[in-house]
Amino acid sequence: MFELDMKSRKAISDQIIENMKELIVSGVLKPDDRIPSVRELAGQLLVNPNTVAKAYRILEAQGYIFTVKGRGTFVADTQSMPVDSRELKEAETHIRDSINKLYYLGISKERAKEIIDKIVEERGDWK
Amino acid sequence: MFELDMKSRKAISDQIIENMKELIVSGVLKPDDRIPSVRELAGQLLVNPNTVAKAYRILEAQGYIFTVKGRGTFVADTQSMPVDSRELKEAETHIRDSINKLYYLGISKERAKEIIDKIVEERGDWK
DNA sequence: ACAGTGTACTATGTGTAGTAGTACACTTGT
DNA sequence: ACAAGTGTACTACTACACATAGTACACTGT
Repeated sequence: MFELDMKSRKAISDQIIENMKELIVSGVLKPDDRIPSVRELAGQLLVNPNTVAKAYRILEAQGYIFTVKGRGTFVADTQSMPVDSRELKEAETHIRDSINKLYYLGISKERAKEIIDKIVEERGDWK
Repeated sequence: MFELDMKSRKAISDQIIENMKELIVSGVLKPDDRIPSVRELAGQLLVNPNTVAKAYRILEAQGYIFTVKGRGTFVADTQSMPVDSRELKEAETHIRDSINKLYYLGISKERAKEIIDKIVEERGDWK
């Protein structure tokens, strides 16, 4: 399904969340598709089932998946999902911090815009 | 000099580092200006001297300040400082993560560009 | 000599992430 | 009815980073 970077400083649960969001939003996983069970994905990734369960819990709270007791976990319909203003605000704060880092490095505004635009365009499938 | 947000999830040492970079890069603190001693700043911010010392240690490693034993810590000349490619790469990764978050929220590329541009332009003094 | 400086070290407490193990209610297929 | 698989909810333990507390040392300027 995907792989983890155990050398990363990022939390394993966060990596699972990001990879799942990628698959869901990009359309690899369609609405109502079933995703691996907590125990199954934990087995694939060689991590503890509790860690996967934590990731699923957060993904469900954010509306990306939904669970049916005893049956499994499924992909939600992200198309009809309104943009969560709280998450958007958090994302904007992250971007502001990132841009500040470029500023602190002494990079010019024009150069910074080039760098950012390059990264945006890396997503050929976007929009 | 500046204030800390004790309710923030950001580490105190990281907040000190960011605030110092802001003052140095924006030109409030000029090269060879002396910055408060470890004990003095710790007293102002009501944190432990070790925490300030850690922040200063990192700032020196990144080239923003330099220390003279027994005399104090001073602002380095960031103008003549070459852009550290390792730090630049880290910043780019950070930006990529942030932009992905916008993508996961289902925001269009055009909308994302507007949001980013607005944040960049918040820095009226840049370049 | 003295006060102030950065630096280094140990010890302690706290919070978070992750692992390990167990238990329970539910659904499906037999 | 039964077994297997599902999500969920606990507790306990380890590991790590952060911050605090206290002490000590070498250096500088007066």
